[in-house]
Amino acid sequence: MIDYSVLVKSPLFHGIPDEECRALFSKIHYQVRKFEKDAIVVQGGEEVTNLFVVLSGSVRGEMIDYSGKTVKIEDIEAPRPLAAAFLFGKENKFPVTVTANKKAELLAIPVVEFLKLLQMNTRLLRNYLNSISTRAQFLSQKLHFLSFKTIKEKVAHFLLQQAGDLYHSFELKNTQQQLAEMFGVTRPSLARVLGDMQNEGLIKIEKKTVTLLDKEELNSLLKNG
Amino acid sequence: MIDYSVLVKSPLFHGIPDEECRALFSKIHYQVRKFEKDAIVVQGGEEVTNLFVVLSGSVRGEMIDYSGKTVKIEDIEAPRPLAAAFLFGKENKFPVTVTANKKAELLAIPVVEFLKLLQMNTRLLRNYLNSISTRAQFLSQKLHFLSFKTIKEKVAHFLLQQAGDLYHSFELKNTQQQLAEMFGVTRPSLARVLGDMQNEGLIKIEKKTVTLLDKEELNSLLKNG
DNA sequence: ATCATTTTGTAACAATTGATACATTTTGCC
DNA sequence: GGCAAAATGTATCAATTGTTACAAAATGAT
Repeated sequence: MIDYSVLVKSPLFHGIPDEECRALFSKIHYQVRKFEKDAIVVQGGEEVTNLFVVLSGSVRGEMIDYSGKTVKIEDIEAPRPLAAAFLFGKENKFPVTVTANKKAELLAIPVVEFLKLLQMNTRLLRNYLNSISTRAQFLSQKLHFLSFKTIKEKVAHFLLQQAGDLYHSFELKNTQQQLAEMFGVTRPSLARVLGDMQNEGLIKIEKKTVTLLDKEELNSLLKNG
Repeated sequence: MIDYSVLVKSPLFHGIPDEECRALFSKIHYQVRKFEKDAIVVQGGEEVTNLFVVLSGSVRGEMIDYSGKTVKIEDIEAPRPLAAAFLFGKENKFPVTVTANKKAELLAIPVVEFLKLLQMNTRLLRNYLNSISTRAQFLSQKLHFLSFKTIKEKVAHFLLQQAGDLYHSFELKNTQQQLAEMFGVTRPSLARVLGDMQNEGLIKIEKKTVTLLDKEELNSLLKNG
């Protein structure tokens, strides 16, 4: 039995009334699978044939490295979906092995049935499309950012983005330490680059206020990479 | 008028018979917009309210930088869709300004109408989901790869992936120059790292055959990053 | 205001990678 | 086999970044 009041809190079924959910699920095949603590939910590398949603308890994804040892873990609590981004596409295999942290219930909807759901309910379709699109956009932005090789390029891009087209100064909302982590560099290295850019007359930093003195030049740092 | 024989060659409508396409489009609102050479199809930053498919001619996407100059361009020929990945999600704005290279015809389907299409035709839904999922997976893999900072880590990851879980040796299908470009490093730097790894007894390279001598150690290079 | 804590600026040195150059090996073709 | 072109191994030096350390400045709580 599905507790629909839990389900609608998941990003997928958000905004769909309990009753509507009930009606939807009455029209498709699905399973509610129960797992004991430490039971394996899915093996990494297995083909993704079902959409899983954690209904109760929690599960963890474990990366298995090439030599067979488990490494990183990520916890997934109810009512989050599992590997929703890997339901479709070319490589629709689970990237990780998923294990139950404690007693857990998972909703398993076969891909074909999920497709039916998507075609029956516009809100669900929108939710799903939004979630994987947002993910793709996030990845795309991150990738674009990582394409800048030097710290100077990363900083220039960040500053221009923060300022936007209209403004020339703005308030920093993060410490250098946090920025350095975002950029994947060390804090002294970031400070050095910021210092250099000040000496070169590109920017001015007073407390938390950054002023871009030469947007033109900052831009050319990006293009000539 | 839409030439359906062109349309079904696009990844989105692939596998849907002409007749079925015709029937689908008879049920929704859409426009076929004509553009003269150098006419602006969409402004960068504009909200994406339509799915565009190039029916004839070709268009180009132009990045506009922070100071207002155009930079990179990418050509899109018929029958490719335009910014299909930005139809949904949080930031559904065109990342680029799109201009017609020559006389061009574009099919414009409002988002709401496209949703109807997706709900009417399972094949189309599958096509669309597959295309954005594949894209997301591609980005995800690329991102994971870029998360390795040193050349050594990148090489270790590449070698372990190529060999797979079972094998310990394989044939290189690329030249060092090509690999170096994949990794975003210079060729001598890559050669140096490969040489070091041989000296350390991690791998052995004979002509195009690579043998992994110490998978365990190669793995630990990745985890201790 | 004062003091402890956090944040920032900066320096010296090590490690990594890029740039360039050249010798050597391999490959493909005759 | 012989030869030209491509690919590879290697060396040197410059540029960038990481590492570590420490002092100065800013922040926040009392």
